[in-house]
Amino acid sequence: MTSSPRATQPKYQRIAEDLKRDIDSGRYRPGDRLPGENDLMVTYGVARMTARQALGVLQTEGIAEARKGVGVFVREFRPIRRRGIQRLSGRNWGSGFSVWSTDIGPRDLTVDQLTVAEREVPEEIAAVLGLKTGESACVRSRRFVLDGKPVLLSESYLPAALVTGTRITDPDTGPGGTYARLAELGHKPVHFQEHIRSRMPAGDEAERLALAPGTPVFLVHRTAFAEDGQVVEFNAMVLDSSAYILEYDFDA
Amino acid sequence: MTSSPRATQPKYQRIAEDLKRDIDSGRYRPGDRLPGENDLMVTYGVARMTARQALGVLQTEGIAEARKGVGVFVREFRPIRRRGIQRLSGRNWGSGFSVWSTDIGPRDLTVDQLTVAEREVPEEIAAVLGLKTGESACVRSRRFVLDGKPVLLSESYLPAALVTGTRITDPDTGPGGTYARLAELGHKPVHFQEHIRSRMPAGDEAERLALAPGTPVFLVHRTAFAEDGQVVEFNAMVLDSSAYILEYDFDA
DNA sequence: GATTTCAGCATCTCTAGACAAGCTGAAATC
DNA sequence: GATTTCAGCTTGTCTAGAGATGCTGAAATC
Repeated sequence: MTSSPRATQPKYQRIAEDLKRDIDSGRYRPGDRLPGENDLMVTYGVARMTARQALGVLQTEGIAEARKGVGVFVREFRPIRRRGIQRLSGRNWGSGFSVWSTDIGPRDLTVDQLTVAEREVPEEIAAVLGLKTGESACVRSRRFVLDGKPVLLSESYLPAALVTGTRITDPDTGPGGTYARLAELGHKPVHFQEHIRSRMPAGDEAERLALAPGTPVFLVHRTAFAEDGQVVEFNAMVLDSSAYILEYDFDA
Repeated sequence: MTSSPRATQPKYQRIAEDLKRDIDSGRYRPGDRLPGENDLMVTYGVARMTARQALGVLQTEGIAEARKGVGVFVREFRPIRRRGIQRLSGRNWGSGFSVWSTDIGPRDLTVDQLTVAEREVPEEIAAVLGLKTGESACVRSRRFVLDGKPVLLSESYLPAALVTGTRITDPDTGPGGTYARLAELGHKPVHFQEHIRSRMPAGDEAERLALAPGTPVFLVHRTAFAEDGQVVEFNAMVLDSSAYILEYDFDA
C-alpha cells in the first residue's frame, strides 16, 4: 500500500498528459493537428468517449481547439500555463474565499487576520490617505493562504475617522467584505491599482510568506477613492508571483 | 426551413441553461445543492453521460462545483459572468490574436494599426517619458477589434531616441510584439499599470470604438520601465468595460 | 456515551455502440 | 476548364448500461 501519487490514474488523464508533454516538447507545434478521437482509440485501446474526454481536457485549458469535421489542433496562441491561480472570484474579502483554476480545479483559500490596530502611519502613506500630521489610520494586516501555502500579505490602511465604531475591520466582515461595508457608510470606492514586478525584500514579510528574499513577487498598490474623491483605503500587497491572482472583483 | 436560432439545440445545453437560469433567478443560491446526475436523468429523461455533460458546463464556467460522493453545489463565490473576454493570451501583439472564453469558446481578435507618427507629445506625457522640451516621441495608435466589434483603443508613446531605425512600430512586429523588440534592444521592461473605471468621454475615441459617450469604460495607463529605470513606453488605453480583458501577457 | 462498521447514495470512470452534422477533396458532370 | 456532387473522413451528440470510488449517517458494537 504505497501511497503512490497516481495509484490508479484515470486513462483520460494519462492520455491528456501525454499530449501536453508532446506539445511542450515541440513534437506538436502551434497549428499542428493532434491525434484525433479515432487515433487515440487505436493507440490507447480506449472507447470514443474516453478519447474525447482526454481531448476535452486540452480544450478546456485552451491548449487545443477542435474543428468539427476536420480535427483537433494545437492553438496558435495558447495561454501561458501557470502553476498558480487562473481565476479568483471573491466578493467577500475577509470571510473566506474560493479559488478556481482551469489547470487543477477548485482550491482552498483562507484569509488570516494577523493584526489590526489604530496607529500613526508612515508619512508617505499618510499623504496618500490625505491625513494631516497627528491623525491616525486603522492598519489591518492579513495573510492569504492558498492550499496551505501563504501566497499574499496585505496591509490595508483606512482613515481612522472612517472606521471607528464600524465593523469594517472585523475578521469576518460578512457578505461583500470591506467594500460592501464602505458602501454601507456611503462610500462606493473606485480603485486605482498598480502591479509592480519586483523581488522579495528580506525581512518580516519574507518570513511570513515563507519566501526566500530575492524570489520574484508582485507588489500591488491599491488606492480606493470614494465618489467625492476622498481616499478611503490604501492597500499594499506582496504576492508570490507563482500564484499571481489574475482577477479579483470588488464589485458588489 | 426556418432558420430558428436553436433549431436543434443539444439537450445538455438546454439543461445547462435551465440550471443557470435557476441560479440567476435565485432558485438555487450559493452553497445550495443542484439536481445531480440521477435527478437530471429522471427529470429530462436523458442518459447519465448527457446529464454529466450539462453539469460539466457549469463546472467549467466556475459556477458549480461537484463533490464526489456528495453532490453538485452552486459555488459560494462564483465568477461574475461577463459577456466579454475571459482570457486573452497574446505573445504576439500586432500580428493577430486569438481569444478564448469559457463562456462561448474561441473568438477572433484583430489589431488595426490606425496611425504611427513621430511628434511632440503633450507636456504631461513628455514628463512621464522623461523627455525634455523639444524631444519627440513615436506615437502609435491601434484599435483592437473583437469579433467585429471595436473594444479597445490604444495610444502608445515611445521615446523617439529609442525607436528610430528599429522595427518596433511595424504593424506586424513579429513574435513577442513590442516588448520582445524592446528586449532585443537591451530593454527588458517592467510595467506599472493602473486600471481606472470611468465613462467614455465624447469625441474621436468614442466614435472609433462605436461607444456612446457616458458608456462605462476602463482607462488603462501603463508605464514600462527598463531595468535602469528609464521609461521606455507609456500606453494609454480606452477599453469597453463589457469586454474587459482580464489577462494579458507581455512576457516572452 | 464513544467508537466502529457498513449500507446507500453520490459522483467518477469507462465501454461499445449509434446517428447527426460539418468539412474536404476527388470524381463526375457540365 | 469550371462547376457540382458525393463518399469518406472528422467531431458532436446521445444511449444504456457497468464497476470504482468517495462520502454520510445510521446502526451495531465497544
